[in-house]
Amino acid sequence: MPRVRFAPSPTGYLHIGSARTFIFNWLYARHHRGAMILRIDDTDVERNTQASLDSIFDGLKWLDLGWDELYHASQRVDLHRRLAQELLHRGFAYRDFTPAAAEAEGGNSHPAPQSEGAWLFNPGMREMSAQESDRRAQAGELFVLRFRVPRDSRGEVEFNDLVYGAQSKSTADIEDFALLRGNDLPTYHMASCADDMDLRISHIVRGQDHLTNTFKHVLIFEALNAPLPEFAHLPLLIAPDGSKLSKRRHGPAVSVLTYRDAGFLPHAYVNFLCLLGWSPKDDREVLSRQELIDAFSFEGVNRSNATVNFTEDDPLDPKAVWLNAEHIRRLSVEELSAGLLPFAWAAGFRADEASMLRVAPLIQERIRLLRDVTSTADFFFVHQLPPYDSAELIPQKGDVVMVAAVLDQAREILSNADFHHDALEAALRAGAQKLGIKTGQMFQPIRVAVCGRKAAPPLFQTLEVLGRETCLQRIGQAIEKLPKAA
RNA sequence: GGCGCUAUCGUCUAACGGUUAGGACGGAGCCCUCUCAAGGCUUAAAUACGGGUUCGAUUCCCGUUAGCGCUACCA
Repeated sequence: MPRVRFAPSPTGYLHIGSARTFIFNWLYARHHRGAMILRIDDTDVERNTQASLDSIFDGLKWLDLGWDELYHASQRVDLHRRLAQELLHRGFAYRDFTPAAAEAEGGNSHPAPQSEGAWLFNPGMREMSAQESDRRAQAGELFVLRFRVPRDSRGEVEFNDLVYGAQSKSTADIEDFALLRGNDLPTYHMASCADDMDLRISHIVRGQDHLTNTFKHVLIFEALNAPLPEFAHLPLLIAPDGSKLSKRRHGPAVSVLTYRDAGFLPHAYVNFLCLLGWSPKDDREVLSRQELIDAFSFEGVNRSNATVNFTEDDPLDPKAVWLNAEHIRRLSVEELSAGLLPFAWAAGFRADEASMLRVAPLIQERIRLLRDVTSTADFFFVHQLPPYDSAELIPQKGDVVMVAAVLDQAREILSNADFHHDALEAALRAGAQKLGIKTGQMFQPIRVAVCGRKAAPPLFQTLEVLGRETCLQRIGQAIEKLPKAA
């Protein structure tokens, strides 16, 4: 039974790429009836923030996928140190007493290219005798523990990636990376490998940015005689300009919570993320959670980066919005209504379950985001219609006189009609005929009078839901608004 | 700079040597229609470039170019 993990570091909000990594892990676990492990990789004490941790949990909870086990790397430091010591004692690591490099001046994050292979390691440290190393450590001198990459005894480090295939890299191109820092805390490489071993992770599924790190991890696993897990690296998600997604440059488009707050259905969002870098290969696009679980495999994962298609004006990918609309249409009225209510309340609408249950079917195929309820169904919930231009009341090839006649006629009909769809339709169509005008000319003034705009759900259902009293009141107001015919 | 990964319509992708290079989003147009949607139909739009291998390359190999990643006592 596979055991997979998602291991975010709480140094930023949960972003869209992380969410997708979580989802692919989860899908793999559920497909194979394995375990999904959430591990907070909070080994960088300096940069962890509570806000970030909250954002990660908020986002994951919203995705509504769940996990089976939860760990915090920061609470497992003893394990990390123990395995680091084991590497030291068995000669796979050595102490490097070189003082921490001062931060590069001018904020240049990439150090100037070094000559020869000097960047690989510091010979004086790597070759230091155990006696001297122990003595200096005893004396309290600070050091970082580095992995001693076996450049003499082996040429290539190899592993198979479930997505990218056979991978290999020369040990001559791998530097002696750090395991323990000067403050005795583990680095990511040490902590991550130690935890993956200890938690018996069978498949490491993560972003492609870790592909080259994996060679280092293979070295650690082998040195510790731990069975090597399977690896599957995922193509990265990038911005439309081809750059890496970043909060600073791309703003809300990269945050999962943006989609939640816009009124995405969690499973629609999950569906969308799955389609970024993965395909069921049979042209299906709208997939339920179970269909995703059934269809998922690493065979379907792509190798090239995928662009999240947002713009400065609109942080939401159009295809994501379309998918959300598709999923909204597949909801039962009860489900849709329950999803809509919080957005209606947030907008200040006096909506309750009963009223929303009647409105939901009218807007179900007219909204793409749950928040659209505020712009498409407002007139069902407000007492007073917001002001509208009375010119809107005038239909094609019509004039104020016609509108006045229509509204008078409508008022009379609605005063007496049975307030149900079929009866309303029959009565209003008859009214149009009586006035000798087209149905469109009859319906538009009424629609605008009761809805406050031309674009609205079908008229007869709308009238029915609104009820006689409200309809008559609004038609009365429209008549008041009407400019007096010259 | 070194090393690694990648390259099909604007975007997401299918085609694991032989297709008129398929689907979807978005765009355009038409139909349906009480408006708006939804739905139906039509349409524009792609194999980065150059060499090989092969009877035949989107597909395999090499090179070029471009993009991304790693190159931290970040993860």
